[in-house]
Amino acid sequence: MRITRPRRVLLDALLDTATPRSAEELREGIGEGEDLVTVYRNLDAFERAGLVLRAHAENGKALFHLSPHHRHYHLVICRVCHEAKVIEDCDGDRFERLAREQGYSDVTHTLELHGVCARCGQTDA
Amino acid sequence: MRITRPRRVLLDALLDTATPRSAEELREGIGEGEDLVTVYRNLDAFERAGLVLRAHAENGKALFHLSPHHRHYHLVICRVCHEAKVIEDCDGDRFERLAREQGYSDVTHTLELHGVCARCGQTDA
DNA sequence: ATTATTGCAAACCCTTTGCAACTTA
DNA sequence: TAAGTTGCAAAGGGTTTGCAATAAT
Repeated sequence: MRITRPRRVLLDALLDTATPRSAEELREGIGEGEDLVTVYRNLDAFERAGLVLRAHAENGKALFHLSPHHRHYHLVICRVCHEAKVIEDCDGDRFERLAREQGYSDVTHTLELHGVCARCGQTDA
Repeated sequence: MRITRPRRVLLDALLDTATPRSAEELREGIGEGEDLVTVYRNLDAFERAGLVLRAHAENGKALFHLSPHHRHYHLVICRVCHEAKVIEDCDGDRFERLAREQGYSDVTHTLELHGVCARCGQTDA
């Protein structure tokens, strides 16, 4: 995988934010000059390389963030603004075991918590 | 909420399948004559009424299924065919509590397990 | 009769693809 | 120089919206 400027700045954007971001948000973080298509393609490449994980907000948009050490992660996603935060602390692979017992292979899990974040709770609810 | 034929057959389709389905799949289960737009609108209506829950496959498509008694549920979604199954058995609301501690309100959780189902594992991997 | 709901067409948005120009190694 | 990458334009696929016709209350 070649190291190019678009990839460097995308990686910077991913490192800059602690929370999962949409492709659009990442491009904005980079500077408006960047091509969204390239962002998508490089996010794909990063995902294939195991560098980046992808999740989905309730509105269907994809959210990207750097892969943690493990293969699973947990998100809290706000119903209103669709901002996502990573939650640490997982009780293990009980569910993955369950899925394997049902015949699934190569199992990972994503726990997504949905709620209204503090900021949106004030203005909206 | 009025009881109409499109709603009755949609509800039948939802009752017919134990596993979450896309809008398209639900329409197929109903019979080709049905309008996909109406299916979407009624799934929205059902969701607002608390009758239906929506999840997302890794490909971004929305999956719909009748709401279980509780407000949370767990899915195993196949990476290859994107079929989803509901997994019973939840260890409680530990994560929801965590999210609340971080300032989120109205919190629910969705645990999505991703893997390759038995059927796809044979042909694909 | 009134109001929600339908169905069709067209718009929308996010994401992907094609291809020639361009960099990186 | 050869291969991967970019950027633009355009297509794609799922979902939503507008509006007149229709069916439920």
